Amino acid sequence: MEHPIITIAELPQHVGRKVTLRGWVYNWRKKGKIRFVILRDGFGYLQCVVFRPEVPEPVWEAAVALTRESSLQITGVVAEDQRAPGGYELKVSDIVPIQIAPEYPIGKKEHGVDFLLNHRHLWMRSRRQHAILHVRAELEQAIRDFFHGRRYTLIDSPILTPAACEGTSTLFETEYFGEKAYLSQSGQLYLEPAAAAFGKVYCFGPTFRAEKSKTRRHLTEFWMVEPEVAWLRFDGLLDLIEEFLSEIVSRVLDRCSEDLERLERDITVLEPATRRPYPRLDYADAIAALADRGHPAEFGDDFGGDEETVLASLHDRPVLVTRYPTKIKAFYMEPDPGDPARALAVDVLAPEGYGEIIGGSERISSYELLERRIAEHELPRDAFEWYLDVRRYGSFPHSGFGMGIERCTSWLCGIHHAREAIPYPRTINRLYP
RNA sequence: UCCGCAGUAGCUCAAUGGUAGAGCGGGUGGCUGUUAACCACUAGGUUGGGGGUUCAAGUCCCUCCUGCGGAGCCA
Repeated sequence: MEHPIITIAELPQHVGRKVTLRGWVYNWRKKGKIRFVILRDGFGYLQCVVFRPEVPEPVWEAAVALTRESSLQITGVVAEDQRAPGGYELKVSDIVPIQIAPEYPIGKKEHGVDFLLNHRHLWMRSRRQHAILHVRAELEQAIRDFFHGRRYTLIDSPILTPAACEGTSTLFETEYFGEKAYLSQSGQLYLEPAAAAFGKVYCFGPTFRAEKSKTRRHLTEFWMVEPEVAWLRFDGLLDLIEEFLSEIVSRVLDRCSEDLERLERDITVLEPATRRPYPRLDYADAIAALADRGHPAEFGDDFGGDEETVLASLHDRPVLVTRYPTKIKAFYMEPDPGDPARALAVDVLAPEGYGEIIGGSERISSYELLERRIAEHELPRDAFEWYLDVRRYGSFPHSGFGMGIERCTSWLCGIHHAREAIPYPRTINRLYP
């Protein structure tokens, strides 16, 4: 056959020509001697028109036999037509069914969350889920390009670890040749030594938290990107976060307009985030701002979801909340030289109630202080000797942050729940599919 | 772990303590331009499990299971 096999994305270049496409039946409609088959091939959707008087009877019968999500190869002439969704349609001349699907579980009307998550492997075929996961993929590529373009070295951190990285969260425990091992809850500690080896590094991988969280922002397995930079001080970290966020948001807005449109995402609320600077809010000022708005909080309190939403709503773009009290932050965070009760820590709160998408800090560079903090937090010293080595052999100021991919994707897509922002969500009571 | 909500047809949901229904999906038929097409007909149920109250329980009570939402924790 001389006609080419193409994807739906390539349609505009083949108007008036005969082509073959391969894909799945997204939906079909019939009206007498006309059948409309909506083809889905992963790149788009295409209305294919089968007109009984113009095709051989076996082709008509093949069209009649098609069910939703049956796989097929279909051939016809590409035509522009205002009546077709998307503006193009295929005047079908041949159909080769590959497999006729039985009754498809996911209907055209609404479904419940539990049902959809039980069918996540099929749900991702739907337009909305396809758009979300496509945005996620673009976001991840933007992140990799951001760091690679700035000569960061990718350091893959281990998943299996001997002990708690931060000692606070619950860890998934597993058996490792007779010893206990834990699934990593952060790659950061492993990146600090790498920063001494490569200067600028980042890791990007899955992270595990065994907390029994049941909120729209939590997953037990999620993806996190964590850069770590030698010689970077706190102010420089805040600049890096701004540069990073504004660039990746711009990239997604630039390349995912169709997806965001399908998700009915209001682009104008994301656009301010493409512009610097971002507002910076000192923790003490955040406390005061909350009190003014009927959310009394005392110095030393951490912020809950409601408080985060109030603080984020003060601005039109992500807000950097800085210099939290030392005692509510991780053991490795550098104290503020001007106020040792505060840590050089930053949380980035996304607008519209999407909450904390980034957490970062300058790290302690003093061997003695880090040693003391490990003791204060009652962490097993033996398990942290290698970490102390970073301060023992050529200690240096350094900073870094971590960003949760699902929370960022949720914010960009304007979706309700982080579980839609990951292909196969893992939550407290979901390990299937 | 705590608090709240829910579980009825394949799916989404109705049903004063009194004969379990609708829409979608499936099947059959009709229609030459449909846009989650429409129209007609049709099949489809141990009302999450167990126990109790009652002449009578999808409905009220107890208990267990499962799921959802929130809190804490965090990205």
